[in-house]
Amino acid sequence: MRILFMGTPEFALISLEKLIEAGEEVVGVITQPDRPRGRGRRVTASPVKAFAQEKAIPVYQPERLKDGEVLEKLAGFAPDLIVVVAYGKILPREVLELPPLGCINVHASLLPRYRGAAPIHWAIIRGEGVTGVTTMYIDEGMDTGDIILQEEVPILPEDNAGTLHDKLAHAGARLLLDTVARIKAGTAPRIPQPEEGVSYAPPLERTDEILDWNRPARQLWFQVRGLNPWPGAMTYWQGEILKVWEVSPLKGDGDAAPGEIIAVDKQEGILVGTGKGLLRLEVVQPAGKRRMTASDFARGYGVKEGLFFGGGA
RNA sequence: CGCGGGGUGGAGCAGUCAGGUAGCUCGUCGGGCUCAUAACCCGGAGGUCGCUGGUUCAAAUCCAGCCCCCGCAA
Repeated sequence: MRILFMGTPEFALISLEKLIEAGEEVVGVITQPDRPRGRGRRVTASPVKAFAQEKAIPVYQPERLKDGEVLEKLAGFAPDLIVVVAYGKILPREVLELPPLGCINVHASLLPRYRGAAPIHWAIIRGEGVTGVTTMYIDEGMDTGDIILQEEVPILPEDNAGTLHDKLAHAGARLLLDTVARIKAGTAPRIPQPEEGVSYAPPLERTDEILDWNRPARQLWFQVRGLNPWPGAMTYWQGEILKVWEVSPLKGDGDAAPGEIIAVDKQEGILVGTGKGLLRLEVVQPAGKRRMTASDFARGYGVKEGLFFGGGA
């Protein structure tokens, strides 16, 4: 069965690797064009592209899909099935209709929950105890296609966006193999998504990263974990950005003002008041500096009881 | 050439603008206080001030080049 793979970041790479390992016939890889990225703006190839080139699989990086020439090129791969994993573009109808067996997608949530670009981050930020991966037939909506298979993955208290990303990437790859096998065998389920329980996971914005000290400590904890290791939660300290990497929520006496520093412990970290309970900062990072323990930060930056975090730049 | 911050005893920082005894908060070692202590008091050890070269009587500090780390942005 000729498979055309479309994907871009690390999450997609895991699935591609598994397909190759399983001996599936991946006839081509479509990925986002190389773009200047990172510090220094060097033009960088996506993880998927790098791997495909290593395996001598033809790579194609169209700027837009809805283009006659591009469609011809895609048709030239003569795919029986298109597999899309975190590709980063919406597939137009013309592409969806191309492969006889359809286009399938691996999505990092239990659809119909967390449709959209950042399901891993949002599942943690919202404090979910369980999430998962879904394979589905792609339709023209955003993550609205018929479900093929799903697998749950618990979100543990020690999980963050990084660890969960890795778990879901591997779970997704396994589910994809299973899905491909069933499609090949003609036994793949096709279950329309329920209309109830729909929620969305929009792309993260700058404002999603800022800690609002009026919120309960527990939710700030969710937020910090959901944004670690990327893009990172932040607050402000004396007008400068302070990234917040690791925190713990604590039950607290109620008379602490949101953002107020209640105590600085040279072992444990910095205790900060919130809308409900206390948040203990454990690992932080001032702009331009390496990550450090909150205690080290307090030592060098004059953090004292009674002063405040937040307030903006 | 995308914008910007930084490399100072083991850790986090100040000192650099106006060159001239390297400081602070901790840690560490020894001693003391205490029923006891991660608390407190006293004392000590520990630094090629990222690297190279230049200017100068004198460079952490001024100049040039290089290496490394990081924030924004992607």
